[in-house]
Parts: sequence; C-alpha cells; structure tokens
Amino acid sequence: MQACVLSIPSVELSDLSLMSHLNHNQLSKVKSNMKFIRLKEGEHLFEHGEVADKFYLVTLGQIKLFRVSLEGSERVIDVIHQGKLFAETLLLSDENLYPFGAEAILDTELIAFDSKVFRDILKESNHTCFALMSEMNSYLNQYLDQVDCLTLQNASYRLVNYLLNQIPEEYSDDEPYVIQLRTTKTIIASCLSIKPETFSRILKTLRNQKLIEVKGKNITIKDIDELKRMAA
Amino acid sequence: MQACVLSIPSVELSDLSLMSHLNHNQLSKVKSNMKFIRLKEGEHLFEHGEVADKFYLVTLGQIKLFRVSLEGSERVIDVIHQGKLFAETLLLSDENLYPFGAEAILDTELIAFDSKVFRDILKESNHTCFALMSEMNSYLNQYLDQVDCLTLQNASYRLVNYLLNQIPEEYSDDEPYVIQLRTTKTIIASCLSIKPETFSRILKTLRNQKLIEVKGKNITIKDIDELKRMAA
DNA sequence: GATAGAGATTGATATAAGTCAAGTTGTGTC
DNA sequence: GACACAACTTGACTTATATCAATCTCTATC
Repeated sequence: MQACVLSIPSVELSDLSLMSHLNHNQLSKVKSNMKFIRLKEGEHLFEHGEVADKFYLVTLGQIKLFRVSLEGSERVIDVIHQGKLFAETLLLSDENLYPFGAEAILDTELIAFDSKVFRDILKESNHTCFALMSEMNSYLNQYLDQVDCLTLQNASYRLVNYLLNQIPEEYSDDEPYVIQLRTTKTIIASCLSIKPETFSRILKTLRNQKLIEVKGKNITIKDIDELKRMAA
Repeated sequence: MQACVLSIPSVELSDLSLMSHLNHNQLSKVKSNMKFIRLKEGEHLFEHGEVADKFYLVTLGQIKLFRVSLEGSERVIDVIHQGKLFAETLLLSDENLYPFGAEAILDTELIAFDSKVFRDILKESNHTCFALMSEMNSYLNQYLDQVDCLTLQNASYRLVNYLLNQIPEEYSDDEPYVIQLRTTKTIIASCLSIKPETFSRILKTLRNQKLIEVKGKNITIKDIDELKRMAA
C-alpha cells in the first residue's frame, strides 16, 4: 500500500507519550499489527456505537469526531490533526463501543492500532499504564473545563477563549498575531457549541471593536491584552 | 476518634472496584494510612486548586463537588453519596490539583486515602491499574453524555432524563413510582445547569400535563412511558 | 473565464431560559 | 408555638442565541 511509504517517515511511534515506554519487543509487536488507512475527504472511519477494537494515529489530514442528536443535529467533539492519537482511551476492554463517529474532513492518512495487542502490552507494562492513565486524566480535566465553559460562559467568551488558545504560549509580544484557522468556521463553531450565524456575528462585533481583523481563514489578533481581559 | 467506630462497619473496602484486587498486604497498607474525617454541614473538605494528595470515600452523608465561575456563580458537578469514591482519578501524580471544590451538604463522614501510598500499590498491581482505568473510562463517557445533554438537549429534556435515571432499572411496572430527591431542588438544578426558577417551572408544566405529582422532595411519576417518550 | 456548490455573512424574527422581585412554604430552634 | 431562615414558587420582563431566509464570496473544476 502506498500510504505506507508516505506515512512511516512522518511520525516516530516512540515520540507518542503512550508508546514512549515500550521496549523493543513491544514496539515491534505494535508495529507488526498496525495497519495503514487512507480516507478521502468525507469518508467515515467508524460510526458511533461500533465495537472499539482499534485506536488511531493521524499521520496526515484531519479527522472529525462527532455525535448526532436524536433530532439529527451534529456536534463536533474534536478535530484530530497530524501526529495525534484518538480513541486510545477505549482500548482497555473489547466491550467498549466508540462513543462518537469519526469522519475525514480532508484527505487523510492514519495508522490503526489493534486494541487487543496493545492491551496485552499494557498488562505487562506498568509504565505504559501510567502513560495511558495520565492521558485519560488530561481528557477528564479538559471535559470539566469544557462543561464549565458551556454552562458558566457565553458564546463570545468561548470564542475569544478559543482564539487565545491558538496563540502559542511562547508568544508574548503585543504585536498583532495572525491565526490561521485549520478548519472551517462552521466546524469550529460546532466545537464551541455555537451556530455558524452566531459565530459570524461575534467575529463581526470583535472586528467592530478593532480587536481583530478577519480575512477568510486568517484572523489577526490586534489587541491580545484586551481580548485576554475579556476572557479573564 | 469516634468517627472510626461508626464508619468502619458501614463500608467494606474490598467491595470498591478500585480496591477489589488488592492483596492482604496492600489492603492493610491502605488501611493503616487512611484517615477518618467528620464534617459538619457546610464545611469544606478541600478547595479548587489545592494539591490533590488524597482521595476520599463517603461513609455517611453527602459531599458536593463544585466549580465557581469568575463572576461567582457556582455549578455543582456532582453530589457524592454514601459508599462512593471521589477524586480518585487524580491520584497518579502528586502534581495534580483538585479540579473542583468539595463541601459537605449534610453532616458527613469520610475516609481519606493517601494518594502516594495508593500510587505505590498501583505501580506493582496491574489489576488495580485496570480497575482505575476502567473507572476513568466511565467518567469520560459520562462527561461526553453530559456535554451532549447540555448542547443538544433543552432544560425540560435534561430534567425528565434525570427523573427517569432515578427509577431503578429493575422497575418496569407501569404503576406510579415515587422518587425521593436526595438533596435540594436547587442543587439538582445546578447539576443539570438549570436555574432554580426554571426547574420549578418545568416541574409545574409536567404537573399540569398530569405526568408527575410533586410533594416536597417526593415526586410521583404517574406516566413513565410518556416521560420516556419525551426523553427518547 | 464561466459555473457550481459549499461556506460565510447579514437581516428579521422567534424563543428558551435567565434575571429580578415579591411572595409562599417548609423546617429547625429556642 | 413562634420565630428565623432557607428553599421554593410565581409573575413580569429581558436577553442571548437559535431559526429562517436571502444573499454574498470563495474555491475548484471544466
């Protein structure tokens, strides 16, 4: 498969915190059981409710994780970019079902890891258990923050917060900083539980306040400090 | 300490899934390091942001876990009842901080477990790692569901859902079922991210529709099927 | 360069839920 | 039994955000 040739060099498994404690044996066991997958934009990787017998690494492109309500409206839980794992917290039982669907929003290449194989490794590697638990812990914190954001904060706050999170920590200048949105505004809006129309209106308000400039996917943050004050 | 005498008989540690795989040695290590705590209604156990060096078991009473927004409004994350652990997902690093505050909402007795001691056990007990991971996994699912509920569903739906969850699974009769709320309506409302006024109004509507009857903390579910249809 | 289709924007309007304020009910205490 | 205080309820009003509908603006494709 050609994807093989393209993907292997781009990501070193042992760079992943989950894999970093594996010994040579374990690593080769993982490698010999992994599969390369290529998806076209719009293709689904798995559906909500399927048996979660694999977890994945994005080597190229983007995967959208989402849920659909009974009335058919969709909520994007997360967008997974290059170099990130997903669905790895489900590997510890073969009875787990995927709690969301996964769909490529760009042409995408992935590595699929066998949950069972990794689970066997976990049973003999306490370090790796700790690595997984610490990942799970950070997801838990992330969800707590998200629920806070949804219940205690309004849409403008959430959007400003999102923008500020796109600015790298190192960046402390008060020069304007240009954010390049990595996906559509509609998807970002859905991640923040905001309707696209509202998203657009909030951007407009910020623009009118001279805090940002918007040109397509490029958003220039003109007044970082004032935005931080809004999100404080 | 008198709390000792009262608490020990009421809960058997090895009944907790997290503790069920401990051997005799490990169990006695845990026991010799645990502390009994007694709180009066309204007393705080720990604050959001404190170092999470202990986790807890409620042996009597109720503990409210909560967060406070910058503007001072409070959201109750969960109410922990007798026999339940909390903050155990934080035990794997001594750098973890409590991501919420904890306060007794009744006179309460607890057992405090030392995170460090348990972490050492975890390092030598794979079974126990798996037990903890599976707890973390179920919290993750719970949060995903909760975010869904908050973003895809309205307040009435959430409340009806809550009521239905109070009915034991075994109960399949279509006889009226009486739910005894275990805490105040205000706290339940906060758990559901609903204001007390709205909570009250929704109950009134359901009463008008002859679906329920309300008498203080007792809510009689008169038409389970119709409620289930609403929450479907 | 014309065309199509998705994504984004804008306006007008609707609505769920919040806020504020004024009671009412219930519970625990002296 | 009366008082105090918290919890709850109800009404009137406000507001943030959703909804619906009509463009507008890209970008990709032939």
